[in-house]
Amino acid sequence: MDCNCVSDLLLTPPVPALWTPGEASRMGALFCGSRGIAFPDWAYKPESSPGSRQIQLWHFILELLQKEEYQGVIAWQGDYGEFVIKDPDEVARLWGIRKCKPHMNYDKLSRALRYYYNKRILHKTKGKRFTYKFNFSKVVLVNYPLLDMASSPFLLQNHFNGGSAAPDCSPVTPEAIQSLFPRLPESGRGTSLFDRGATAPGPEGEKLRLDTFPFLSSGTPCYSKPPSLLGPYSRNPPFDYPWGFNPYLPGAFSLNNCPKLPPGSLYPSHFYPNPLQTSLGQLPHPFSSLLPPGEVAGGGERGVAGQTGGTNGTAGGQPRLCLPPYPGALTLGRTDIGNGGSICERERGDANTPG
DNA sequence: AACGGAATCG
DNA sequence: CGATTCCGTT
Repeated sequence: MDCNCVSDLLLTPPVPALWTPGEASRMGALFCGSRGIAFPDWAYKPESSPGSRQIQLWHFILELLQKEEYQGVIAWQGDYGEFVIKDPDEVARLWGIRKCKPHMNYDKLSRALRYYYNKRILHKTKGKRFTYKFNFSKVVLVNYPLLDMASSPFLLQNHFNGGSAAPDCSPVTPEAIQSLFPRLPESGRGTSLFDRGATAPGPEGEKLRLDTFPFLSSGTPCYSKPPSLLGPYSRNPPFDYPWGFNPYLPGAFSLNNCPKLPPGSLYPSHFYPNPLQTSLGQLPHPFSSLLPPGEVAGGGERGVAGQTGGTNGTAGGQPRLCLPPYPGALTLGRTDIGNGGSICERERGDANTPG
């Protein structure tokens, strides 16, 4: 096998993506549309799933973003989901290493990133060099289908299935969204989540403030909107979000300093430290078996106090995985994003391989 | 730098 | 399908 990184071997088992109506209801999920479940088509693809051993670029980017040591190379900056490639050559190099493409460079990398525009996974922040933005409504769905389906009132009542074949799905309501994000400004400092009919009242009567919710900005068929390209407030202190929590902020979920529960945040407390893990553990049948041994249910708030040893386990035996809100991060603990000793098959027409 | 077409690959 | 490669254009 080429380019075996530790990370590729530690991936979580893929979560079943298709449910029968019976299964769906047992999971507390809404059986939506003819296909059965509320994810975009590409989310079904094994290559896109967290369990896939073939890492995808957007996943790799998240991986880099999640690690502190790469903050000089690539980092979250600006609006929610927005990141800046500070060292394009280095990011390209790392990507090249991972994919065993010695000739990778930013020019090619950026071409690959552009591929995601159509998929609505990424879009370009115009006017800012090397700055892109994730559409988290896509990313989160791919990585936390269970969380989304079984636990989120917002996603329970709604769907991302393209809108065409789901007459039984209700549209995204402001209330549903607000209920998911308790710390979002209600209408306090003049900022409400919604412009009530003020600007351009759509058929729904109110318009989501996409600048506040950039990760809902595209790919949400119930709210068909083009990606919002310019966020009105470019914030100077990075990570200063209305709800005061960046899920990807190292320290919130970082592997290196385990669990610090954000005061109130994206997910209900019983989802910490790892929403997927916990939700899996609570589930009866096949799903709980997806967890590694010893990680099943019970504590609920495990990881908060339940440290095995040391600060994080880097010292002791098993490194304690504190997971950022996507299971792919399981791969992160001590892996080698840019490891020197990658086992790339000699690539055709390869360049740098010595010997 | 950023974009998109086109051919190609695994 | 998800890139990679090459390239011409803005």
